[in-house]
Amino acid sequence: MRGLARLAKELGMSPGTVSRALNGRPEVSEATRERVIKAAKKLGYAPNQAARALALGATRSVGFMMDLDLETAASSEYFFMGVFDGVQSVLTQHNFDLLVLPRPTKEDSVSYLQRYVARGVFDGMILAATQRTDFRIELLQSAGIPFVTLGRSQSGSDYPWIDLDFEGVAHAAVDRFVAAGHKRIAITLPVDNINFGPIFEAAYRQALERNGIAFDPALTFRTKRSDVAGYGLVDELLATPDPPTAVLLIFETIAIGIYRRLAELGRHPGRDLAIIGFRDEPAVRSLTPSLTCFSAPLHDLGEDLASALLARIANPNDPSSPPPIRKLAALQLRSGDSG
Amino acid sequence: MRGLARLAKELGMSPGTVSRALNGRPEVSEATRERVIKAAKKLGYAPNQAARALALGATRSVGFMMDLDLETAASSEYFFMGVFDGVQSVLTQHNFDLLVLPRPTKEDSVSYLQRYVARGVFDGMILAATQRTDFRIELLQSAGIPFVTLGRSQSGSDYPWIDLDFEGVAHAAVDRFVAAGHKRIAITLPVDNINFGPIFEAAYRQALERNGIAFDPALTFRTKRSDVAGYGLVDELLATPDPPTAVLLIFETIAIGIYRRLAELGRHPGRDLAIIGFRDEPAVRSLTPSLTCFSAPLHDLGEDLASALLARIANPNDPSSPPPIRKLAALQLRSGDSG
DNA sequence: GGCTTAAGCGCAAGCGCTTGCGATTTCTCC
DNA sequence: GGAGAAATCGCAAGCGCTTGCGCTTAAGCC
Repeated sequence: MRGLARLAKELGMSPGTVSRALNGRPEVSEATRERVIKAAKKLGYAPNQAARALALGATRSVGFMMDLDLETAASSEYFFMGVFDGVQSVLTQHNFDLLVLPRPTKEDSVSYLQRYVARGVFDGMILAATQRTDFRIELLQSAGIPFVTLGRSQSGSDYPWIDLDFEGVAHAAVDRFVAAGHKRIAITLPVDNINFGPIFEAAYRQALERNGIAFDPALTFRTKRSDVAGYGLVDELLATPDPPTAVLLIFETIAIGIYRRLAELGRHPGRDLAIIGFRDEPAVRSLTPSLTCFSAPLHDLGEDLASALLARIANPNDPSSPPPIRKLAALQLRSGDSG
Repeated sequence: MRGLARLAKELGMSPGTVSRALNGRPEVSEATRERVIKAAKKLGYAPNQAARALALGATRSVGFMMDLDLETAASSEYFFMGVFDGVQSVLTQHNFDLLVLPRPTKEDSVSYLQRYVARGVFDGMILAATQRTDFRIELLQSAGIPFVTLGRSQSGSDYPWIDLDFEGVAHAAVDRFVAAGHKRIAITLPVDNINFGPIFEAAYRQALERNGIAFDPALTFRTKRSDVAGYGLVDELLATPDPPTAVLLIFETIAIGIYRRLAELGRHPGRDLAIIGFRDEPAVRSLTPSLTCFSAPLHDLGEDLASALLARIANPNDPSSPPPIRKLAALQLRSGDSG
């Protein structure tokens, strides 16, 4: 005999009472509750997760699906660890656990998620790196699993999401370039189907227009998230008929390669080419001249995701419940010397 | 009614038979098995994880605890995703799942792990980023949970581990430096308690000795895993009374900063300072001149970890079972122009 | 002091699955 | 064709927990 039964025997009471005491239910006296908690701590008792989940009909844990593609990885470890931290801080307050799902590169994203969904492993899911059309969203919606996405998508409808304020960044960056006198402003975009590509592009175009600058398709470049990409980009930029004098980067990482190539060419970031990067990663914090970029509130982002998800779990699909949260997390400009 | 019972009713048989058919047990005829599997697929049935775990007394899932510290992070997203991939490929063959545990920075490493252990969430654990003394190991041993570590430790005893061959790397690097005529060979080491610091250092000293070079404590430097660290390191190197002509890096990332600072000083990697980095990350693949470094077999590493763990789960603590696996994964030298 | 009322606790069902055991059916063999 | 063996399958217990229900006891009131 072990688990609850053993603890109960040890204490000379019934398993039911012990359970109630441990779960903070009002039917037990404070005296017994204290006794039980003390004994539980002494014996190192923790309720069996499987049994609890079965009885409860809920696992009190949520999954975070990263779905990273290393080739075109749109984020970084640093980014996710920051977000995880925020998520956890809210979840633990509510006695929820966070488990991360690393999709194998060989397996389809949807079928991978499906496995966990069908077996009821999680009470809710957080989806990261949402694609422009993302079937995971439809899967979760049809399965009726509460979820939140980190990033928008065109799939599904009326679901809660939180995303970085790409629009705000594009506008602020373009405005800054224009204020500095730039007219030929290039942009780099992701190569894959990640959701924010078109969003960032549209905002960039709109910002140009607002500043009375004609959009030039020749100034749009697509790159992977790597410094190599930045290295090659410089030559592409310079090969443009009327080369840009400023460039807005969707991935800050490419700045490293850009700096290196510029140095080889005897040119200087900020002087010969104005550069603003998206997101402030440690990898670029030490560039000289310092990179102008936007820093994202990672921890807050995580907290918001968790809160939104818990709200969803608390009353799923309740028509009278508040509408799903949709939020753009504002980024903070870190003014540097690069642009 | 749902789940197994519903499926059984639909098929006109008992839940027991359906379960047996789905689990590949020999007591059912092939004909019924086919019928059942087809119906299950059609209805999208998957056994409830909690119920299954409770009945089985096993969860058929393993946890991977990263325990990253962003400040001194000893690894990268790239590293882990590669390892995860290898782990998954073996686990899925055996119908095991992989869940990743991101420890919150605010929570103690041991108590975090304890939560999952006591509740029986996993059948086994993989511990990454082992510290020189790592209480997680003792926790798992006293709890009797099968586990493998990615990295050695001085804690615990007689447990299975797999680690990168730091010794081999240090020897190969030093030999290469010596062959190129270097006598003043510096080394960088991690600042924290991560297990491989002393290992790498000892191997470096031994390699020096083997080559008849006296160890000079002034040539040992401790750095974080960041390019900033590398930037600052250059000045430290040059400030040494008798400056080193070669340096072996425990973290390849610092090479980026080194290159930058050297460039500022009008010096060139490979010519004015020979550099060999540990591990071949995408971040350094494009450095010019190319960085000489060692590439780790990430996928194989993951596969080995999973295999070792599964063996451990299959017969835990069986005295007649084979001794725990201990393996050094060999790295491959990628000869570059930096040293 | 006898009554009502509430507080505190035990009993037992049930969450969805697996599996030993026994019942039934189908083969096998002489 | 009948007995024994083998192949299939249903029954029901049980995995460890939660919780509705009812019982006991203490508290409150006139």
